[in-house]
Amino acid sequence: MKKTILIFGMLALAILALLQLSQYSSLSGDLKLEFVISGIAVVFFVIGVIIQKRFRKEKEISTEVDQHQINALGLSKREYEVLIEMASGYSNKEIADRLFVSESTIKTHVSNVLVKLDAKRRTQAVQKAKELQILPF
Amino acid sequence: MKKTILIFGMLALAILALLQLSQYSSLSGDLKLEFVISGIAVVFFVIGVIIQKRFRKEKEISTEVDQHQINALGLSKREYEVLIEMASGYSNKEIADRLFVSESTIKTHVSNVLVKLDAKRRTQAVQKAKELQILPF
DNA sequence: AGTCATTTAGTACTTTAGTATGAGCCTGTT
DNA sequence: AACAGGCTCATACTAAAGTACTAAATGACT
Repeated sequence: MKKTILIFGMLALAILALLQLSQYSSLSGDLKLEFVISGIAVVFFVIGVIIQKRFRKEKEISTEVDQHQINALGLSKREYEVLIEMASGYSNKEIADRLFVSESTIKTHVSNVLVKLDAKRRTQAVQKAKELQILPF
Repeated sequence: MKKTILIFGMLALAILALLQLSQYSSLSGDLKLEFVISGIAVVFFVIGVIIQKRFRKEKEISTEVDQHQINALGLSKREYEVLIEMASGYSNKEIADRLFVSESTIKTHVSNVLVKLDAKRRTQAVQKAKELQILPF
């Protein structure tokens, strides 16, 4: 969240600069006043857009994979890999071929995943995994 | 998208009003200038936020369920209901109980769904359904 | 060196899932 | 009335999926 602090700092500077500018313009002719106001409007419009984007990104980050949660569940690297393949809709045999191991091995991994995710079926495991945000989209 | 047009119309009015206000303030004393500028800054900041939110919502709409696609696949109401239950991780028996029909019926629906989604397993059907955006999250 | 977790693999078994087919019942359409 | 589409249910079968063990090889950690 260091970026957020930096951006708010920049905003503070921008606001101060604008206030200075407004005082300078009041000293000079009134002809430039509309330009100054327009500039301020544009700048603050852009600031509004940027801040809203920032909020949006922070929300989207929470939709990404949560490595912390994977560890909390006690899922091993291999078990997690199998979980991803499960979520993609592959059968045990297909996963076995894709990961270059036997189907027996995949069955063992799947069983372990089901226990650790407290699921009775692979479909339920996938659903729970997505709720726990340990799987993308 | 009528709302978008309305909002842009409101914005145009707001901008005009501000320009009038700036001209009025230039006639009156310079003491109020900072307040006017601050007001303009706030207003345009809010406008920026609102417009960004609007863009954001339009993008999120595309993440919602696509009824059009469901019809294109030829999925019936009941088949779609079964697909949703599948995606939730329920077994055929559980779906049967939840929808108050027999397991045989669910098997028939599931088979039809698999054919229409061109999937070999229910997990693959769920995955494809999500890619086609006919299922939420 | 010994312990622990992980990964691999197997056998034997039970349970779901999925296919194929036929059939009865409604409902809206022609 | 006849027909098509959708929903229901059943039987009989094959194919996956999942359970419950056992067990060996590996690597990390103490």
